[in-house]
Amino acid sequence: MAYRTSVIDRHGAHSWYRQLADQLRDCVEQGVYPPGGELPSEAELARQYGVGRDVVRSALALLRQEGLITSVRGTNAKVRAPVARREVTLGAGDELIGRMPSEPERIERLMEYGVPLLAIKRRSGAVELFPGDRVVITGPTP
Amino acid sequence: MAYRTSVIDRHGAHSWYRQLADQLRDCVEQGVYPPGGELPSEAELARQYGVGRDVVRSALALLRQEGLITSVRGTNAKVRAPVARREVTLGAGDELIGRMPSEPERIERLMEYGVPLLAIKRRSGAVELFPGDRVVITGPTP
DNA sequence: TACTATTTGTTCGTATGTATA
DNA sequence: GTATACATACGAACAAATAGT
Repeated sequence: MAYRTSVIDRHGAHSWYRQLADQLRDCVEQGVYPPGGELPSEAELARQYGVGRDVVRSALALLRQEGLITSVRGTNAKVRAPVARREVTLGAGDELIGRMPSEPERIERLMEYGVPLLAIKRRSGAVELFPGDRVVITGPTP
Repeated sequence: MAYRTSVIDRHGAHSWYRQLADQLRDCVEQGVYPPGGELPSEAELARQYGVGRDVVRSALALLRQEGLITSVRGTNAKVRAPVARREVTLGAGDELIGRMPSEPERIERLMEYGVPLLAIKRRSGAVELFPGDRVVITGPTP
């Protein structure tokens, strides 16, 4: 594979790691790295784009936050494949807000990075929490 | 103020920055750092807990992801104060999912770090996007 | 099984840029 | 103008998990 000379604007208004994240996001969206597929290693990306490992790691961290990729120590980062979703109905008077889980919450629920938590407060007062990528909230069926 | 000798378990199963994040999260939740209030500087936290600045920065990054704090260059990190919310009603047949915004989306909508995006697909097909911390989604009023 | 190479995770040090006080 | 503080970027080293031999 031909070396990418460098698509990073060294004196642009944006930081290198954000530019790199944009590039990689485009690659994912355009199928260069398909769902479930691997990205190159951090060292390889650093070589390809002519940046340090910190820049690569910061870019990958951003994409992890966005829920676009996952990383496991010892393995290349992977593009997250779509997950199975279940339906949850929001009834009359129920309320919902979205927020990021705290680390203890995330770990307890086996949630991946970059997945928001949807908190539904039922009219009864009961609170239910759902990973935002595993459910589709629906209004009552007509 | 008395120096905290060190509450970090140097040989524990968890990384230092995660332990520190847990400590700081507790401080916020228990009002040591109240909403709108400032945290100590990175350097001060590094001194207090006897760790390097990267450990402090990683911990703060985690809390930023959770939407618990905000940082502005040149100022200490602050505990995020509750924001004004508006109500949005989810009608019959409408669908909602939550995800993190990509960086372009986040910037375009002037969203802070750590705030999920709620995407509502109306039965008509129209799609509306809301910052998760600015809206309360409600079911139809009974 | 055991060993090795690869890869990501964590931590520290250092330096520069830039915004705020 | 100076000092403080956060953002970004480089390099280095080691730890820990994985994959392949």
